[in-house]
Amino acid sequence: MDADEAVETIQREMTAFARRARASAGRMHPELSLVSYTLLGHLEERDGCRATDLAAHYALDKSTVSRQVAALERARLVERRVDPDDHRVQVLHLTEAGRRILAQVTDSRRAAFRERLADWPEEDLRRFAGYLARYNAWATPGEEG
Amino acid sequence: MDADEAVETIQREMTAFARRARASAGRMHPELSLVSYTLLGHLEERDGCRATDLAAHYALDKSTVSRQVAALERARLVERRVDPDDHRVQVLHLTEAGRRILAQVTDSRRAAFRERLADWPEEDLRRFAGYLARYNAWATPGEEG
DNA sequence: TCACTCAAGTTGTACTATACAACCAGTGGC
DNA sequence: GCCACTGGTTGTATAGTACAACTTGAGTGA
Repeated sequence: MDADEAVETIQREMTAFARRARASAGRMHPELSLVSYTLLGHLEERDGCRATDLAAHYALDKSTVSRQVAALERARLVERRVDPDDHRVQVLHLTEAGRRILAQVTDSRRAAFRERLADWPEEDLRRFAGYLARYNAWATPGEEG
Repeated sequence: MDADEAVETIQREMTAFARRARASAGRMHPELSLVSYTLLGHLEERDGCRATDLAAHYALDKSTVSRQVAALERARLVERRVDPDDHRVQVLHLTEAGRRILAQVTDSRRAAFRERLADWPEEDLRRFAGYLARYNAWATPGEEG
């Protein structure tokens, strides 16, 4: 396999993966779509943020985020706190239930990945992880690939 | 980075990639969605096949494929030929226009990937390609990750 | 101060991708 | 010839998304 073939393969396999990931994530965790999971994860990581920040970070329309957040709030997984300094702003926070579900889905996803990667030598795992991180890091904030 | 951390990273990065891929593919090629692109590519590779084969191969419902194919036919990118040996079957083939569009999108995607991977050493490209193929190959037909 | 502009978010509308179920139409065994 | 099976279409419903119009609050300049 030369470099061009390798690029072809990377393109094809990344595409194949992307095509399937969303649906399979939904099947694995009916209670939390891939998007919801991502948003909840962001909230956990940042310990709360604004809807606008989510929209910017994930290149989603603010209306999309608004509806996602509304659904998450209905499900009692996030709560909104109006920013006292700027009444336009709602700072989003995970609820206890949100934190719990997030942890649970994360565990289950981790287990699935672990199973899938069970027979990989550690050296390969490390390299694969490094390649993926490097690949994804290419996108400059706000635009994606 | 130990093996567990590597699995974590793989999970996180694959998830991040999946979340973004569809939208960005759509932005790059408004004329051909990721699914349409994939189906057209399969048709080219196999030199024609049945809708049922596409559904099985990509873990899509037959109704989904049926509608996708209908759209591609309306756009004159594929044509159906009734199998003379089994009149239930329609063998799908790329049209000239389909072949042209597919080549064009493939080129443009390849260019994007190439740019993104431009400064990678060939050895890394080969390994990354191999890892991805191996990762995706894990899924047994019908179920995914 | 008041009007204007900008930012955050919501809502109306539309579209795509998808699944599931019900169906129709050939095929093939018996 | 009947029946089960297979390939495919259509009806219906849902999720996720974008864009445009709107509401409300904040800041700014004359």
